[in-house]
Amino acid sequence: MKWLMKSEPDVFSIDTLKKDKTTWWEGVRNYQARNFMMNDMKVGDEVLFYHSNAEPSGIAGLARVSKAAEADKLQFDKKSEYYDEKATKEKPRWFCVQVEFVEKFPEVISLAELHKNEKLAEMMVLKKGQRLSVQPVSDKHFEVVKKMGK
DNA sequence: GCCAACGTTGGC
DNA sequence: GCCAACGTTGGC
Repeated sequence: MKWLMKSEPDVFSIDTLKKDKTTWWEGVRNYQARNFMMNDMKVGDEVLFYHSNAEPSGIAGLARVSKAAEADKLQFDKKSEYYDEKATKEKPRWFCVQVEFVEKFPEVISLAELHKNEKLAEMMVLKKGQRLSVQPVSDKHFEVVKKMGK
């Protein structure tokens, strides 16, 4: 499958991923997003890297799933804002995949640009009120976005 | 900074 | 199990 993953570039941007090569997608505390990572994301799946709360917000590049889901370490870290007192090592509550850098687009494809493309009218991230930070993307939408990023 | 959308919590 | 209150996301 193909995916879109949101990150605030002030916190973690495509440039950070490029520099670090890979990252564990820690800190997701939404069950739907967790379930996608835990159940559906496979090594090799391609990912649109989305910048949220940004100037401009939009799709910044491509990544790929490099390791299947494991327990999110931050849920055990009392000093982390993502600490979860109800999680135990035996029964972790939160899982995340590892993603690797693939490509940074020459320019971020802004939300405005995406909205202009009729082929993307049904794309999840463009729907009003859609806040899910990990979401599936159809093959068709993925290819359209990839072409726009060239 | 505003606020709509929507997820989570907790009292009942 | 319902649902009001509250918190968060994220575009603008």
